[in-house]
Amino acid sequence: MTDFLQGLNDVQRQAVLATEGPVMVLAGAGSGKTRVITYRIAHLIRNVGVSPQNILALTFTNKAAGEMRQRIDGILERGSASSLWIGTFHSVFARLLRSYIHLIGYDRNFSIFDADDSKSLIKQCMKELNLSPETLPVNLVHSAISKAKNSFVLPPEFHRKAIDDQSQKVSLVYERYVHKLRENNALDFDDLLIKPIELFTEHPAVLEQLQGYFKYLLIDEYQDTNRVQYLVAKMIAAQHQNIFVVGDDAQSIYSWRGADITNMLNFNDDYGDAQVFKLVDNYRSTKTILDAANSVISRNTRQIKKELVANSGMGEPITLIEAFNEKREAEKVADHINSIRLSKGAEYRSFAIFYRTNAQSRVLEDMMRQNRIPYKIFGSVSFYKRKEIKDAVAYMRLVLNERDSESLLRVINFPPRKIGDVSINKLKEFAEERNMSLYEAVVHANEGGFQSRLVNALTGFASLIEAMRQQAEAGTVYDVLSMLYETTGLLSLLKEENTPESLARHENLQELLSMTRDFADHNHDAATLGDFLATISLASDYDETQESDNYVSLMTVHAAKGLEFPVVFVTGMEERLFPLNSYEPGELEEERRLFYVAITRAQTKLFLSWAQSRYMYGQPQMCLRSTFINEVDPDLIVTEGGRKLSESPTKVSASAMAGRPVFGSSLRPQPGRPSAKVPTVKPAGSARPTGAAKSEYRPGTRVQHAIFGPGTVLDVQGKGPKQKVKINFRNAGEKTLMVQYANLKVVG
DNA sequence: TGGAACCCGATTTTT
DNA sequence: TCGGGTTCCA
Ligand SMILES: Nc1ncnc2c1ncn2[C@@H]1O[C@H](COP(=O)(O)OP(=O)(O)OP(=O)(O)O)[C@@H](O)[C@H]1O
Repeated sequence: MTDFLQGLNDVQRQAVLATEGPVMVLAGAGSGKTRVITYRIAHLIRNVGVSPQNILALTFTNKAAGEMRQRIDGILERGSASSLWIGTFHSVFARLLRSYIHLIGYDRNFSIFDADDSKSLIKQCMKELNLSPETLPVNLVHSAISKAKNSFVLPPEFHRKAIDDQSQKVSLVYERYVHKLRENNALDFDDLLIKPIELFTEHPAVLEQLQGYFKYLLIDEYQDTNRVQYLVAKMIAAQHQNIFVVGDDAQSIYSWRGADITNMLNFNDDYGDAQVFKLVDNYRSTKTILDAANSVISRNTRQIKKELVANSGMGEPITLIEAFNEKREAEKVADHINSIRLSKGAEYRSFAIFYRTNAQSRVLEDMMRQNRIPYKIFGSVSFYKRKEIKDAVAYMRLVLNERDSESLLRVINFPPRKIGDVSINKLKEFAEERNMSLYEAVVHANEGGFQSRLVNALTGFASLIEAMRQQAEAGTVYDVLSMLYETTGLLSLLKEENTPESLARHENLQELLSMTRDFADHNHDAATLGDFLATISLASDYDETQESDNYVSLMTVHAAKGLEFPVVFVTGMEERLFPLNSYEPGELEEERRLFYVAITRAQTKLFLSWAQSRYMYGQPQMCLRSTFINEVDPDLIVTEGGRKLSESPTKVSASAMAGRPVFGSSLRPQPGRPSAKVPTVKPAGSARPTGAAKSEYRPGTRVQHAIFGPGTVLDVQGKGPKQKVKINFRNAGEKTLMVQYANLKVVG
């Protein structure tokens, strides 16, 4: 047996060596599950003699896939992992579908619609069905449809099960949406998983072929697979049963996306005589961190009890940071980073800052910049979601897939070609009449009886697309994009505008261009336009890591899953933020699992921080410390002063506060239930007061604010629910607040 | 047609 | 507070 297996403990090694038949590794955080998968693949190749292309490994993110490939390369010779199939469910099946999708009536150059594209298509469907987004929010429809798809509930079944009025409406949209996707020759994210099932069902020969090809199937983070993923995996493994899954039910944090722990719980029933291995040694964190994690997760009722034992000593205590507001919180985080760097010589890359919602990143980001701490935000506004990038990509999508009307509509008047709504509607009518796609209608514009001005604009557009198409056939992706930039003058337009925003866009477009270069360099055999588009459709900001760069990582807790950092800050530990407003006990348990994930990312030092007040929707809100902090053994926590929490004067916990009046604060404005202290707000509308408002505020009025303290009104703007007051606070300076939310108390 | 002025709702979390 | 969407006007 080869020596790399030395890097495993006994149970891990057994799991690696059990190469045949169904195997599940069920174990807590940091117990080396991912290592087992990695080594098992290396073992299959090196010792069992399996050819890399016969192994399919599915991960949760592209980043995890990249890292796994790298590590396997590290164990074996360089390049031996290159023909392995490693990727997310989505990227692997997108690639496979390109070879087979013609069998189920799509063109191989199908477009992949991201969430924004899907929503815009849904909006269109709703418009056609006369459903107003006010009564039925697009986001809700989108998530309902996506949830259905992820549970493999297709429109007919959805329709049958739709009882209440709302789901019946959703059902109508769903049906039309699916239809339109097909018209666009497009798949949305969920289709990338559903279409393989359709394909396998309708063409069993294809399934058989793939079953013979993917002789070994391995799945990481199995606890977060959804029903469709489960079904696809089952189909592929049906013959040989060589399915190997690893996961931790305590880290299931994607149930809102259809992830279903029962996939894990039923593994034994689904695959007869499956072997199950449990790893108990944690190699990542200090005992302190692990004890904290264990005490938190033990509060969940729905869980498989698992042992998890530290392999190192207690280490440093957990530090609780309490701050006046979120700015101060961020400042303190920055201070701690600098002081640890100086005292311990830690690199920036050793630090990670986590938060529950993306909105929290802004303040942290500002503070990092102010303190000249290099940082990188993962997620937030993805590069690929930027308008200019989406526009450029839409052009390329249309070039590849002329039925992609979604993309056509996006760029037909960008840059402006004087083709406005009116013209577009005419074009749509014409297309409908002739039963053509929008692009075909554009090509045949001269037969549409349009004004010659419009015909010219449309033909000009068509010839650009046609020229790009020829370029795509003859040249590289780089050539196609260059042609777009040159013909439309996109870059020079932005340069001329010469605002900071336009220059940033200019830079982004340049960046996209250099990405096409890199892409050609890295994928010699598969560098067509289609390959490029498929890759970037499924890529996200979360994927990039450059080991060489040295920066502090900022990300949501969700994005942190699977990662580890020596020093971790979990910020925003406040009631209603983390845990985020949860109404059902099940949701609270998922929040708790999320907290468990956050804690267990830390190797040597953990900070938990919270702020007494925080701006939300531009208004300061009082915050209470998260109950989650009370779920950690107070002996493990010290305050910034170094005092043990268990010995500190008892903090009033959020639960003890519940029901008790807190001065001047409802945590957030409660719609339709104004707190008694809020100055009564007159309903907007016909009875709007005119003339000098009978406001309780006048310049000079002395007021008290829950957070900013005492102050004097300087100015009153507007009236009614939108009334704002400018106040000079004794300690906090000048602020303009909305009366409705400010919870001001008039004093004196 | 396109820009500017306004209004309103949003914050979960991501492939 | 911010950004998307709508409305209104040149
Ligand atoms: N047998 C071992 N000996 C030494 N270190 C190990 C061993 N197994 C794993 N590790 C180390 O422990 C850390 C956690 O391993 P890994 O990421 O594989 O755990 P995991 O179970 O996938 O964690 P999580 O579920 O939290 O993502 C890694 O730094 C890894 O290198």
